Amino acid sequence: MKWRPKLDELPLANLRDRVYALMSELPKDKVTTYGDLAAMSGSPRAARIVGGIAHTGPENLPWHRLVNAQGGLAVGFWGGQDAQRQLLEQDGIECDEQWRVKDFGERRWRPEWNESAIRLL
DNA sequence: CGAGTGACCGCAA
DNA sequence: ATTGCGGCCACTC
Repeated sequence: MKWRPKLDELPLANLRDRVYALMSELPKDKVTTYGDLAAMSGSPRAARIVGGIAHTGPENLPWHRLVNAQGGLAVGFWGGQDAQRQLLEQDGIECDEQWRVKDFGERRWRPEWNESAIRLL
């Protein structure tokens, strides 16, 4: 079994609403990954969906603090990585020359680090 | 209602 | 270590 089945015991609401709620709870000095958001939302393999949802979602959410599993900035949107890097710097988050968030391990936001996020689930 | 899409992740070579 | 490719899941058209 390569891909584990989804946890259908979880009270799954609209993944979209969960992602938005989680993003609104995301501290501005932290970043998170698509995969983590998907896992927090109860669908560990829905990382791509999170991206699509964020793309079509409201613009007041901090999309720039979403990065891939390697801590790297996504490519090909908002006018490019430069724009995202500047947005991150506005929040006090720096990136290296490989377009990866510095101290990604420290800045990475996890559900068990934030009780309000767990309450959302 | 059905098919296509996506800002990705993980494993295999 | 790097590259390539298959696959998941909800949303949009």
